[in-house]
This record gives sequence, structure tokens and C-alpha cells, in this order.
Amino acid sequence: MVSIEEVARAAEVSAATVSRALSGRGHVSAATRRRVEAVAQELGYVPSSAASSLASGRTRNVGVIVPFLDRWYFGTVLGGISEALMEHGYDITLYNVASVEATRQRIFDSFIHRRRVDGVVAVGMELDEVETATLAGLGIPVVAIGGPARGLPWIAIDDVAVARLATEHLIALGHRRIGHIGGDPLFDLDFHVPTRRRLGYEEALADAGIQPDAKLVEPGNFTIEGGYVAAKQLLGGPGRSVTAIFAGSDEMAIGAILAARDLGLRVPQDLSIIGIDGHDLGPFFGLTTVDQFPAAQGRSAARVILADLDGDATAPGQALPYELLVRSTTMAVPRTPAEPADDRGERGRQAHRA
Amino acid sequence: MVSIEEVARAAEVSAATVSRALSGRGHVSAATRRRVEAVAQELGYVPSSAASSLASGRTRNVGVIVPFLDRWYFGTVLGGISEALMEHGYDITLYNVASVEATRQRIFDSFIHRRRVDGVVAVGMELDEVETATLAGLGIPVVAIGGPARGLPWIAIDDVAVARLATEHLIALGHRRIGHIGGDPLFDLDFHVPTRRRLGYEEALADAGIQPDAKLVEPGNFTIEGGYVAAKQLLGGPGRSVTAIFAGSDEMAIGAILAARDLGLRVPQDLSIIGIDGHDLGPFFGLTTVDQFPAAQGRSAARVILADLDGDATAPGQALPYELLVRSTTMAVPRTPAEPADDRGERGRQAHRA
DNA sequence: TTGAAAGCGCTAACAT
DNA sequence: ATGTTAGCGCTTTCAA
Repeated sequence: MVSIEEVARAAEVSAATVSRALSGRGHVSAATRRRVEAVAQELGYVPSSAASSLASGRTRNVGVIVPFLDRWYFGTVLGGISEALMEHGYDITLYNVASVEATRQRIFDSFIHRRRVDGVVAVGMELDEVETATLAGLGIPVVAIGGPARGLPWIAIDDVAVARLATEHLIALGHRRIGHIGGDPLFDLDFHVPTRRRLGYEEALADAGIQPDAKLVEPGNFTIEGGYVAAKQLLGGPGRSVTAIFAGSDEMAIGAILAARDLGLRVPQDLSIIGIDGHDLGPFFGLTTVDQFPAAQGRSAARVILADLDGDATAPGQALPYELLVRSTTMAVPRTPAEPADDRGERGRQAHRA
Repeated sequence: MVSIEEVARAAEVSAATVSRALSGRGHVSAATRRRVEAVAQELGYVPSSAASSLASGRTRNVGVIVPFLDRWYFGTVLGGISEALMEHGYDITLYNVASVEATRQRIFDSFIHRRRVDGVVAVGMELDEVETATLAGLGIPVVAIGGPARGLPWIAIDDVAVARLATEHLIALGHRRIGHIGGDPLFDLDFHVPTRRRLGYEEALADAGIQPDAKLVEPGNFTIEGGYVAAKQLLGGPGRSVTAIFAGSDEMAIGAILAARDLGLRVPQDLSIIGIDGHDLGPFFGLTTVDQFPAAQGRSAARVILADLDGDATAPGQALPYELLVRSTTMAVPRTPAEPADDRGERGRQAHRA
């Protein structure tokens, strides 16, 4: 292994100068810098990160904690984080908080290994008080995606507003019997996201003078399969028939599309469906959705960490943009003499930045 | 930050003893060990990984390189790696070789940062010679998943055999016009996996005396959407009609199912479909598939690294198990007087371990 | 602008 | 079984 000493010798300068020349910290004459760079390159010198970390206290590494690795949203967010971090020369240390409680415990204990990372981002997790305190007590930049998290800087869309927008789109198309597929109230790994989305749905209904009906709400577990089952319930029960469904995620919305097909219902003629996410598969299914730009969320989180590391104080929280994408799973409810649709002007795009 | 010195002082032993007591290396009396552990716990001592790495040369960190983060297979494999590694106290440093060439370059250069990781696993990537040499030259355990990779230890299923098995299942059910959806020959990010699967398909046909027909093979890009488009081509063209489709991945198979439905074909009555993977969504669609246990692949790779780190030499290559899972997207081709099906005994499970 | 020197916190011989 | 003693390879004052 080529050490800094060897480079110093070959370039006829001190190790300190090599360090300065290569890292960009401190002043080095242009000529010296060039010479050092050339020698380093030639010798194939690469600094030892351990030595560098030990001496400087910086690791150029940020930890990322995720609850799932095999779900589209998390993978996509992780990709965004990775991209932005890598651009700035940072590595990412991945912690998958699988389902195992012991692992989770272990990770948070292991994070006490100060100095292992320069910052941490937690994606879409409901952190308990101890965990929050652990992270906050690390003395390094921390940001939660999918927040707001109590006591931690966060980055998130306004889930209530997003759900409201989705529901209002349906209402504007004349729908009044609108079902909702959300999360399983028992399974609460995330930031109450399902609850907040349901809230937005109910608010939109209330604003339109529609009485929320608990029978029109089904849990879908944020999976395609869950959405399928939930939609069948919503569409099958006597007296529950809906003309539109607002699913809390695109994957559940896709499940609903499949369920409608199996039931012989045409989408959107017989049933309008809207989701939330901006899933890859959205265009394929023609799915109307509210895009939350997951990759951008990841990039933003990375930038918050990076900025904080550069001394730019973090805002305690930051609301992210989202955008209604009207495709072909939603349409105006058929006009009937008894019930004229009063507004169909919602077509097109509607961007929000907060 | 609590240092080893402070613990040593409080426990009235030397720093070396603390190190030995806590790491398990070297001999320490049970009494001393207990005392040191208690003190360390009480003081909240956690070793500095940088200092430890610098002194020992071990990082307790393994690098994982993946080409995608938002695809089910890769996320699942990554989860398996993460799980096994974490169990043994190793962290994972994630490198996402997105599409950007510059990033890819950067990652392989950055890996020259010896000592950053104790080992590396590359998942499902076609590595060029320079990259292979870079990894091999790291002087640390390396394993490629999805191999065989030339010049690198690998872990993989026998893609030819898997494809053969899938195709033979169809043949055993009496199908003779069997279409295949594979990869895009131009897009070759992986280990020629698509090519090897196509090979297995062709071998199986040949063995059954069926003449392979290039018109029955379509690229599907390993996505649902690609599978959909490919299936439509396969099913739509005059004179190309098939009674079964073997898709090179479950996602393409799902796309094919959707395409068949849109075409008004019943699966499996009018069209049998089989995939490869063991995808999460398989049970939902009743998809017959050859499970390749992606999470287990990740775990195996991690174990290879771990074993190598423990001094157990790695086998140059290791073939992984797979299993035919017959569900409900495949059935015997309807008997006709002219063409009797001769074997329908393939139902059930068929496990393979290599 | 550059160099000298003092660590960063730990581990691993080598002694005892 | 435990302590002593050198570093691991780099960064960073402090001087010059």
C-alpha cells in the first residue's frame, strides 16, 4: 500500500503538504499541487480512510436506515440518497431494520459507534422515543424522510394536503361515493402516513359536503395484493358501491385496478382510481396519481445532511413538492338527470411546491 | 467520547486488557472480563471504528455493488446480504452503479481505497475486464452473485438448467408452441443471464424434438411493461400463436398475464405462463415459476465473504438451489383427437440443489 | 507556502 | 493472564 510518506518523498515535499495538496485544505502553491497530484496518481496513492477518519474525525460516510429494501418506494428513495451522496464523495452505510426487533435494537446501539458515520438519514420509519433520542444524541446531522418526526429534522410531503388533492380531483369530476384504501391501522411502521392520508381524504369530503362513511374505507397494507383485496371489499359489498377509489399508494391503486377488472368493471368508465406515489408502473396502467418524487426526496435528504456538514444549519422541517398527474384511470362520473356533474375542469397538471 | 483509556483506568487494568476483554481475542480471566464489560457498559464506551480499523487492518464493513435499487430482485438480494452480514456484526457500504458511467468509474476507483471494506459482493452485473481486475486486485474476498464471472469467485443458479426446467414443465404439459420472453440483447448489464436462459429454453425444445422458432422469442427487458409488450407481440401476430409462454423473469411473466387478459385470453386455459424468480407477487397472480430464492442468494454470498474472512478458502464458484413452483398459470394443453397430450405428471414440487 | 511534530484511539507483538 | 510499547496512516496546529 502506498502511503502518504512515499508520495511525499517522491514529490520532495512533506507529508503535510501532500495532505494539503490532495485534500484542498490549506494553502499550497499551484506548482506544488500539480506535482503532488501527478506523483500520487503515478504511484497509485489512495488515502486510507481509517487513518484519515481517525485523524480528522470525519468519515465521509453517512448512514441510511430503511425498513424495507424490496419495496419500490424505499428502493427509489435510497437510490436518490445514494446518487446525491456519491456526487459529493460520500459513501453510504446501509442499515436495514428488517422486521427483527433484535436487529433494530442492534442498529441503534451500533449507531452509538460515534464516528462511524458523519450523518444519518432515516427513511419512512416511525421511531420510538429512545431511538429518536439516540439519533439526536449522536451529535451529527440527522434527517428523517417521511416525517414530520418529533424532535428530529425532517423532510416530507404534506400527506394531508396530498390526500386532499387526490380526493378533490375525484370530487371535481363529480364523484361523491369515494372509497379509500389505506394502511393497516395495526401495522404502523411508518410516520402515521396512512392516518394522515385518510385525514386529508376525510377533510376533502367534508369540504364538499360529503359525509365520510367508515364502510368506504378499507386497509390495503400498501401492497398490490392488499389493494386488490381491499378494492374487492369496497366494490363487492351491497350498499357500498363506489364510483371512485382513492388509494393511499400507487401499488394499492394498481391492486384496485386489477380487482375492478376481475369484477368486470371498466376503469375509468365504471370506476375511477387515483393513487399516490409516482410509481414506475403508473404510466403502464395509465394510473392517475399524485407524484411525490421519491428519488428527489432522497436527494433532498442527502443535501440537507451535506449542507449541515458544511455548517449550514438545517431547517427543522421541510415540506416537499408533489404534483397531480392525471392519466387515464379517472374520469367524470356519468351525468344522470338526477345528479349533474358540476365541474370537470380539473384535467391537466397541477404542481405544488411548499 | 469515552476512550479505551478511561475504561482501562476505571477497571484498573491496561488498555490492552480492555481491548482483549471486549473483542474476545486473546486470553482474559473471566473475572476481569466481567469487570471490564461492566465498566464499559456503565461508561457507555464504544470503540472507535476508525481507530480499530487503522490498528487492526479490519473494517468490519463489506462493500456491495448493485446496478439497481428499485427492482425487486436486487432489493431482495440486498436484504439477504444485509441480514447475514449484520448478524455477524458487519456493516454494509452500498454502491449503486446507477446508469451513469462516471459514477461507475468512480466507484471502482474508490474501491481502490483499500481498507475501506473487508470484502465486496457484486450483484447481477456484467463486469468488464478492468473492473474485474480492480476487484480481484483488492486483495480481499470478493464474490459475484449472478455469475459465473470470469476470474472472480461467484455464486449463481444454473440459468441454463433453470430455463430448461421451466420449459420442460411446459412441454410435459403437452405444449409445443412455446414462446419465450427474454432480455434485450442490446442491454446487457448482467451476466448474460438472458442469453443463458434462452439457451436452456432452446435446449429443452430441441430435446423434445421441437424446432426452435426465432419468431417465438421476444425481448421483454425484465420489466412488467416489457413482458406485456412482448407477450402482445407473441400472441398477436398471425401464425405466431403460442399455447404457452416461458418468461425469463416473474415480472415479465406478470406482464404476459396482463397482456393475455387484455387480449381476452384465459390463463391458463388458453395460455400457460411460467416465469423465473419467486417474486413476491407470484402467489397473488397464481404464477407458476422456478423460484431462485433471491434472499438466500444474498445470504449465501455474505457467508462466502464471511468464511473467507475467517480463513476458509472460497470455492471458485457455487451453484445455488432452485425449485419449480407449480401454481395456476400453467395447465395441460387441451387434448384434441389429433394431438394427444402424453404427460401431465409434472404437477407438484421439484426441488434441485446443486 | 511549507515543514516538524504531536497526536487521533486502538491493536498486537513482545515481555513478564 | 496482563502490561508495555510501538506503531497503524493521516491531519492539524504551530513555527518558520
